[in-house]
Amino acid sequence: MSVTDDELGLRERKRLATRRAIQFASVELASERGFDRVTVDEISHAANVSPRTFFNYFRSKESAIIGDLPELPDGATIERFVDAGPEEPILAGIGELMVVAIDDTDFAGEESGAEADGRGAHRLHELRRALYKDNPQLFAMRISSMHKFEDELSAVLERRLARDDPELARNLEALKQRARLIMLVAFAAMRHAWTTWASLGGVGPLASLLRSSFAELQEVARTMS
Amino acid sequence: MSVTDDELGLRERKRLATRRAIQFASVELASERGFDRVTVDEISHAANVSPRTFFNYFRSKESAIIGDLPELPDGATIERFVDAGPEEPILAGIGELMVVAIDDTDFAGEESGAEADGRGAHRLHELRRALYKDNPQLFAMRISSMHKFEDELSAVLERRLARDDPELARNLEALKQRARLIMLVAFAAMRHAWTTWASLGGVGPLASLLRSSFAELQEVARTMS
DNA sequence: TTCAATTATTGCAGCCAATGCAAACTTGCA
DNA sequence: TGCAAGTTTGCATTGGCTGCAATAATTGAA
Repeated sequence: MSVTDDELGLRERKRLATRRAIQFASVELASERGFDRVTVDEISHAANVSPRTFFNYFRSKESAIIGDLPELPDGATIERFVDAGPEEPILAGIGELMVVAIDDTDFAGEESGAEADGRGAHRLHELRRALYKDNPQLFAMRISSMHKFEDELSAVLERRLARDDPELARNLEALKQRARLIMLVAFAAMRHAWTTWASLGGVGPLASLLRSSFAELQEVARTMS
Repeated sequence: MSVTDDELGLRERKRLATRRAIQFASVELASERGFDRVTVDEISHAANVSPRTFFNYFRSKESAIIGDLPELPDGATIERFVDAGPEEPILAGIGELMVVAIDDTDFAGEESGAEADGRGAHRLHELRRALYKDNPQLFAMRISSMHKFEDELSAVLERRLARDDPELARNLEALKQRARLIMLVAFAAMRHAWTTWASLGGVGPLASLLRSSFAELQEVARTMS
C-alpha cells in the first residue's frame, strides 16, 4: 500500500481502488483493441463495476483514459521560481516547473514498491502515452482539458513578472496579459516536446525532450529579436 | 449570387446551399438555446433536410457549428513571405499570414453584396464567435481541428527558415523541428489574441488584436534573450 | 453491538449522436 | 428520352451518457 492509502478510511480506499481499476481497464483495453473499439460496457465489466458506476467516476470514456491532470509543484519550489530574479532565464524556470508537474503526475500514488498495482502504475503510463501517440485526438483532449493548470501557471508567472519588472506590475491588465502570453508559449514548447517524442517513436524520457524544447525556444527567441 | 456560385452547376450550387443552410441553422439554434440544448433533429428540421442528410454534410454536431477551417493565402503572398529575407521579422510576417487566413475564412463566399444569405454570412460569423466565447470547449475543438493548417504553416516556415539560414537547411530534421516550434509559438499568439478579444467582451476586430499579440510576442522574445 | 445517517452501487428506462444500408429521387449528359 | 452518377431519405441499430429510485455498504454515535 502506498503511504497515502494508509491514512484513508475504508470508503476512500475503495473509491481509489475502483477509480484505478477503471482507469487501468480503460487503458488496457483501448491499447489492445483501439480506442473506439472498446465500449464502456466492456470496460466496466473488466473493472468489475456496473456501466452506471463507470459514469459515477468519469464523465466520459475519454476522461477515464486521459488520466489525472498535472499539478504545479509544492509551495517552496514555486517560491524559488518566483524569487529567482530577472537574471535567471524565465523559460528554463518554467520548463523545470513543467518537468516536475509531469513527473509527479506520472508517478502519483506509486511511491513505495510493492503495492497491488505497483508495477501497474508504470505500465499504465506507458500505455497511456502510446495511446496518445497513436491517437492524437486524445492528446488534444488532454491538452485542452488543462485549463486549470494553465490558470495556475499564469498566476505564478504574474507573480514572477511582477517581481522582475516593477514597472510592468503597475499595470495589472498588461501584467496579466503578458503572463498569459508567456504561459501559452510555454505550452507551445510542451506540445513541441511531445510531438518530437512521438516522432522519435515514443520511447525515452519526455523530461529531457521538454528541456530541449525549452532550450531551443530560448535560442529562437534570441534569433528572432 | 456570389461570383463563385455562378460558375457551378446546379448540383454543386444546391450542395453549397444545403451546407450553408445547415451551418446557419446550427449556429442560430445553438446561439438561442445553448449548444447542448439543440438536437441534430431540430437543426435538420430548421434546415429542411433529413437528420440523415445532416450527417452526409458534417461528421458531427460540433463540426457543423465550428465552420470551415482557415487556409493559407494564395501563392504570391506565400512567396513574398518566404523570400522576405532574414532581416524581416519573421513573427510579424506569420502574423500577417494568419490575419489574412482568418479574414478570408470569415468572409468566404461573401464577396458580392446582395445574395440570399449575404447578410447571413456576417451574422453567422458573429454568432459563431459569440458561441466560441461562451463555450470554450468549442473553441478548443476548433483549435485542435486545425492540424492541416498547422502542417501547411509548418511547411511554409521550413522554406522561409531554409532561405534565411542555409546552415540550418543542411540538417533537415533540425529544420523541421524548428519550423514546428515556431509554428506552435505562432499558434500560442493566436490563442492569446483570442482570449484577449474574449476578455474584452468579444467586440471589435480580431485582426488588430492578433497584430498586438504578435508584437508583444516579439517584445517578450527580446526581453527573454 | 446496534441503529440511523450518509454515501456508493446498480438496474432500468430513455435521450441523443452517429453509422450502415438500400430504396427513391435528382442531376448531368449523350 | 434514357442511362449513369450522385444525393436524399427512412429505417434499424449501436453505443455514450443521464436521471431516478431501489438496494447495499460504511461510518459514527449511542
